[in-house]
Amino acid sequence: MSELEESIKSYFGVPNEENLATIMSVFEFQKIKKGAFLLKVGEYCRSLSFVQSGLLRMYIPTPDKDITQWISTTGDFTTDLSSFIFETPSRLSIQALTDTEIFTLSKENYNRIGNEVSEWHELEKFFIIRCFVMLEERIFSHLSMTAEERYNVFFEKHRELFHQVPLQYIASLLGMSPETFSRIRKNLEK
Amino acid sequence: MSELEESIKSYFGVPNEENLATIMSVFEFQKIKKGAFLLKVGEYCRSLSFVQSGLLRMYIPTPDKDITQWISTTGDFTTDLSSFIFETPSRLSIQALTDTEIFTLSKENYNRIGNEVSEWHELEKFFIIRCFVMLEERIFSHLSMTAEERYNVFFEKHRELFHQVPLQYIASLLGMSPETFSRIRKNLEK
DNA sequence: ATAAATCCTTGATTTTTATCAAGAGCAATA
DNA sequence: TATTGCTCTTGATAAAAATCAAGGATTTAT
Repeated sequence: MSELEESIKSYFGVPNEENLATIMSVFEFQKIKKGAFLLKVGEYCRSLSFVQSGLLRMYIPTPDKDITQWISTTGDFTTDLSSFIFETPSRLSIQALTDTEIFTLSKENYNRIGNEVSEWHELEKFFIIRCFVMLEERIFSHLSMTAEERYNVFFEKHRELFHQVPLQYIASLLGMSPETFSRIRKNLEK
Repeated sequence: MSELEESIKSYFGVPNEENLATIMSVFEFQKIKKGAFLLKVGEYCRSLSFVQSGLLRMYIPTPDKDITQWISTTGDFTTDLSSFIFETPSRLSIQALTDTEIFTLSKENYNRIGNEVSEWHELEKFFIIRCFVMLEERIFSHLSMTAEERYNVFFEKHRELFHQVPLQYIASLLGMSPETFSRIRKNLEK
């Protein structure tokens, strides 16, 4: 079974075989070169992508610096949800940190799934609720933890990332400067 | 038309009259005294509530202090979504800051709506996506703004709250100490 | 009405984190 | 191979925010 199929089942629950086949059939395979953009700020995000392999960084450019919102890795879905669903200009860019393989679902095909697969909205709802809960936890980490504590929590969950992406991006998504990040690492290695 | 009915329409879109009637009929009116709990940490959250009037504070108790996650006011829905949906112990408490009137939807009735109202899951999905996007913005505020900037953004959106709830709770939900909050206010009044 | 709580403010101090600046290590490139 | 970018580290300093402590104001309870 493909990685994508596995992930659909594990994220969305197991629809019946026929529906799963329908869902699978509308994803399109695509390769993105390192440094290329899947989405740029201001564009309309017309697709939702599943990462088959590689790494994608979502970030929001601001006047003084880029804010890394998240880094998507193998097995993740990525999109600007707001732009994709409500068809508004995207507030973020998505760029490949390495050569990346994705399965892409266009807005048209996404809508088709909604019409053709009766459980879809419900499955999707559960999926989004899980994402929502993760964001709640992330906010909690900013309300109650120091930079070092956020570092530790993130490190426990995402060790792999630490030797795959520039650490400055992880610092940014944790809400601290690269220098602070570096010093925390130095401290912990003792 | 009732406040609840208005809000259902504006948050969830307009289902047909019959469905709207079905939805409305399963909410139960309830009064909560100031200081009383709608939900306590560790309990299973069995309901989703609409605030008809009054104020509810959601917070997470930690060893050294309570972290206010959000304050719900007239027209808001409130619940521990994770606990309600996945039937896990709640990680937060919900307490009334004033005498409060709510319309409550039990998990059973919530499920009934899902079965009886065909568009329900889709409407709900849109609703949750909007909540998700709000959390994304809140995270962004912690990644890129100072305490004072977060204060200003929040103040613009939620002026009413500033003369209705203890300011320390607002400080907490913005991720700063009450003293910092107080000093920011002093600074701004000049 | 008085006492007790709660809440906000303010000052002094400490801690945390950001900023600035420089340099080292490494990889890509010409 | 030399050069150019990156990336990370480190130190020095500055700024932001937390903590500690006290006092005043207001609300709530007795």
